[in-house]
Amino acid sequence: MPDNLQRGLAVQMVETLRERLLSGRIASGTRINEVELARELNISRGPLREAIRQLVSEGLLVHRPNKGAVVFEAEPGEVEALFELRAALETAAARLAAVRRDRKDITALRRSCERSRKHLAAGRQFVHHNDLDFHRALLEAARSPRITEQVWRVQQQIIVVRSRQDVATSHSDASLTDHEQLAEAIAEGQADRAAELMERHLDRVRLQMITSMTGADTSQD
Amino acid sequence: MPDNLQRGLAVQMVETLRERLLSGRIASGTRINEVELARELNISRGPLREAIRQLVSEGLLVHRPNKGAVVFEAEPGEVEALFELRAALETAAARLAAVRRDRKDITALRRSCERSRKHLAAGRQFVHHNDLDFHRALLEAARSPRITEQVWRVQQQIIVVRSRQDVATSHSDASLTDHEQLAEAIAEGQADRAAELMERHLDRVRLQMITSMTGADTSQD
DNA sequence: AAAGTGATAACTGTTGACAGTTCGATCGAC
DNA sequence: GTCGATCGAACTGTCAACAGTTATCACTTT
Repeated sequence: MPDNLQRGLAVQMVETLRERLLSGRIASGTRINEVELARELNISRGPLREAIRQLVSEGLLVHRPNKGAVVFEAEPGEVEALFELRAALETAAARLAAVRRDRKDITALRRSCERSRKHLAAGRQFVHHNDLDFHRALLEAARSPRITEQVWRVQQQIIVVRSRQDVATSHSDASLTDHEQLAEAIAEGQADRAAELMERHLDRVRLQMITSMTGADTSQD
Repeated sequence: MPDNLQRGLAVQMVETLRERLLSGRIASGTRINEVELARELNISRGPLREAIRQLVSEGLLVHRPNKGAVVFEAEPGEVEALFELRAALETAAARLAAVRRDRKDITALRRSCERSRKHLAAGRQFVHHNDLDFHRALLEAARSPRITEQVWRVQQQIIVVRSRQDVATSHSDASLTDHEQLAEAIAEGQADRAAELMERHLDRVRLQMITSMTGADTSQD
């Protein structure tokens, strides 16, 4: 049964594991068993170990010598540090976006906000997916692949940690307002204002996440 | 010859290869031969492949499917993008440093500048090592391990690319002046000014590197 | 009964061999 | 002489077995 898509197995496994990590199917703090996982994926341990090594380097897993890899987990202090990094990257991205955006970027940003607004009006929650969409559009407008790549890495780590919590409480309407203001600031080319809005936005999201972690900790087994 | 230090071989090899990459002993653009390198290092290909996978993830190597890994190399446009990322990180670090620094950080920053000034006065070049020292002290003052880690990664990539060029032309006295101004701004707690100085400093270094790349390209053939 | 100790099992770390692919070289045809 | 095809060598991708280490559990001893 050669379902091999010309790509190497290790690369394939990176994507497979990444999906499982981000979807929460493999929860934060879980220990990775190489033989078991290799069996389940119908591959040998070689490529799997390479995939694990890459995900460790990306920060989604952490490596304990002679004890294997465990899924990244963070205490509130770590999350603070993570958001500090994310703020450094995304405020710069907001500045760049305000300078480099073209008409298509602006419409994309506004469209993202509209979609979220409709979701909200329809009584549905403002979900994580909406948030990611907006930030993706913003990074697209910033035209800085390197910054985009790093932001995506940090977001991945945050998603993995967040997967422990109740997704329903992870976002509020205020985030959407932040997005809308950001979109307008970028549309008008106000770089400094965009950066400031982004910083405040991330501050809000950070606080929300921290309180969610300390308040309703679902991490007991 | 039991050179085994309890650490895993893959981790050891990551450090060994990193040192060779940063020192320029393995030049930018070089293709990595797994069997040959494994032989030279007296290990098997397994751990070596894991080490390579990690260095690829760190950006020091790039992976070509079925063709192995080659040492990261960048054209001027790529370097621009790299400095964009570095600026995003280090301007934020400068801001944080201006806020969080204590007395020890300030003296460390000033000491670094003094050492460089003396090197310069002694007729010696302002070398890369001096530059790294200052930025390390600044990142230490910023107290943000995550940002520090990412800055270090970008710097590594830049160092690898820069290793092609003549090291003598890689820095000027202007950089030292920038450092001194930065140190004072941080000492006085002027976050915005520190960020602006850092941005201009990196702009200068970037330009210097770009011209050095386009002008005196040592990559014959 | 509790604590220490040793054996056993499970898992990570490592190795050497095998399969598939790509690049180069050599030989042949035009 | 040059272009093209086919053969071969070299290298990456993959796998299964081996070695070393850690953790667990039963057993002994006080």
